[in-house]
Amino acid sequence: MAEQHELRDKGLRLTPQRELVLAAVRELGHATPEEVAEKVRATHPGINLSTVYRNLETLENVGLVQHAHLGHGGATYHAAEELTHLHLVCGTCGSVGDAPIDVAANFVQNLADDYGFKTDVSHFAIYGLCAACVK
Amino acid sequence: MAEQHELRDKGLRLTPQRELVLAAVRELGHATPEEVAEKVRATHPGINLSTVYRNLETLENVGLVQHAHLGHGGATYHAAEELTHLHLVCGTCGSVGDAPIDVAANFVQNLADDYGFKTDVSHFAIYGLCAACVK
DNA sequence: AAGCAGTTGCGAATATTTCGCAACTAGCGT
DNA sequence: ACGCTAGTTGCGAAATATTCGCAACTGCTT
Ligand SMILES: [Mn+2]
Ligand SMILES: [Mn+2]
Ligand SMILES: [Zn+2]
Ligand SMILES: [Zn+2]
Repeated sequence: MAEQHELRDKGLRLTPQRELVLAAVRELGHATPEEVAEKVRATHPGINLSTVYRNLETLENVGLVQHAHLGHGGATYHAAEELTHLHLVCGTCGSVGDAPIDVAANFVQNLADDYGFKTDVSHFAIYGLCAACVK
Repeated sequence: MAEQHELRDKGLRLTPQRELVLAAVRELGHATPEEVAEKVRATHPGINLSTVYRNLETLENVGLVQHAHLGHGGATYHAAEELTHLHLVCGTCGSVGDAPIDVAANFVQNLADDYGFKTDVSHFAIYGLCAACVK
């Protein structure tokens, strides 16, 4: 008597909207609330944008999704189980590249040692110039 | 015949508003457009917020100021000549700590070597848990 | 002194996220 | 199965943050 549904297990009511928002986040990789809404509308045309915002927040509170900041604008959401990676955003062409968190291991260690700071390197993007734009 | 004024040297007109916006950014360390406006209003009460936005953009274009993203909200501006540092923002208590860019030297090198990515580590904040909140 | 392009103030337009509230409904108890 | 209640939704409005259009103004060049 437990694994009825992952949402119920987190103490949440199982509504079609909530289920679809979670599914959309998982399918999209990372997406803005607007993009999630658009995806959900494929199967549930009537969903309201505020419902998407509220569910993203709720899902984040129970640890099923997380948000990150990839650009100058709003946040994007991704499934929590997705293995995290760095986002390298180029200030010139706007491209967003990925890199495994390992490349930051040393950096993270430095911050822990010197400042007692426990870093989540993937919450904010890493900004700079991509290889193409450096030239 | 050159050093009339640093703004003129950049090809910009010297207006009281522009001069005051630049001065405010320099005095404030890092500040949001709203904070810059408030500071400027001490000497020039009538300045409009859009004038502040426009001047920050203009000043950034000529390299006198830069912006960074320290939190979930909007950007903050700082003088370009200010030696850059990392911003360690705590997701729990919201504190913003500073750290010299050196701690990221190795990380920056890794990204350059592995991805040809030229990193500006201080454009986005580094997110995590501060020493106090780790406990 | 005169002219013009750059700049400002102001109000409106966008864009994004949050809120209040009445209608609705998932899940519990009976 | 049926109903109750608290959680959830849709909707419109409000709150934020940033950008824009435009007419009036002004710094700078000639
Ligand atoms: Mn930026
Ligand atoms: Mn965040
Ligand atoms: Zn690029
Ligand atoms: Zn903290």
